[in-house]
Amino acid sequence: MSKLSNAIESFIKKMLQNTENQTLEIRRNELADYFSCAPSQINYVLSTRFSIHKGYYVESRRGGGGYIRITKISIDEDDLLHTIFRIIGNSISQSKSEDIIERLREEEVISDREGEIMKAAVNKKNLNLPVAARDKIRANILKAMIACLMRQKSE
Amino acid sequence: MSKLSNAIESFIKKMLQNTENQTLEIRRNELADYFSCAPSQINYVLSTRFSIHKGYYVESRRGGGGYIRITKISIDEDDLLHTIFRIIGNSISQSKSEDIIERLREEEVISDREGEIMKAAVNKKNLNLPVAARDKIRANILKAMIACLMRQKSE
DNA sequence: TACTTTGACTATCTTTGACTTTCAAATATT
DNA sequence: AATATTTGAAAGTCAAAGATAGTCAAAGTA
Repeated sequence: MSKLSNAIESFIKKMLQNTENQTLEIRRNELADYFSCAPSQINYVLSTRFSIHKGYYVESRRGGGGYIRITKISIDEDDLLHTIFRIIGNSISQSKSEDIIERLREEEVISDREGEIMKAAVNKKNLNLPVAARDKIRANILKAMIACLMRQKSE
Repeated sequence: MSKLSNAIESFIKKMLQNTENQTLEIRRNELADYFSCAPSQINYVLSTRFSIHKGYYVESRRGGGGYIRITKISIDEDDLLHTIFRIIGNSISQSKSEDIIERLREEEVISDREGEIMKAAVNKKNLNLPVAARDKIRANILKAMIACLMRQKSE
């Protein structure tokens, strides 16, 4: 029975529901202790159940006072951002990126200035790499920025 | 329980806010006594929380009557952007990038949302590369975004 | 086969303490 | 009186130990 991961998943989701701002902080080792499992089990659950695609944003910090912070992003399936996120996939050219950013601007999801910042970030001049690698990294950056917009929206 | 560094950080920042000219002098040993910690803890806090990236300038003097003087740097936006540009150089870590972005936000050069977008762009999760290459590309991205802010301003 | 669990190893952040350097005031020397 | 030396009071440095979290691959399970 692979109940462990499921149990941890529900536990975290329940905790999340009891928060005001959709944000929860945990101590990895505490949680692992609570479930009597390896600490890395927590990472497994986070990466399989709380990924950005599933609508969660995870930050963390190591060392004394370290933590893992989980934020729920409200995603609605026919949301423009969500669609765009899918369209990007795992590789994208500069010009397509710019088209997407332009579109976001037209739809007034982002301001002019935000658009300029985002375009600057995906410019190929920054990414001094073979084209294939460059397009992958660009996709990551663009998706990260858009995920961030989704997060902002739900706050 | 790594509240110590955070506590010392807030304490100093609160003290700074109560000064007229953004400058504060402390006695290292006194402060260490106050927090019941090793004096070198103060140095740790200074170097991690009051770095040049975060917009602070720290001077000190040893010997009898020694002191540590902490100054919050305040310069006009144009200089700030140029200075930051220089500080970035051609390679920078994620955490230093975040410090810089945080500072831009504090100085109200960028909005909260713009800050989040910029942080998303420099996150290491996007840059699946060896550290050295990653830090170079991050520097490019960050500088490109900042250059974009300068352009915006002059328009 | 695909998903889950574990554990060894790594990376990062914090705290502490032993040792070093610098400075100003007091004291000694010329 | 002027200069040199000593002393004690700061602050600085650095490496080790402690506290977390991350990664990855091997082993287990459905």
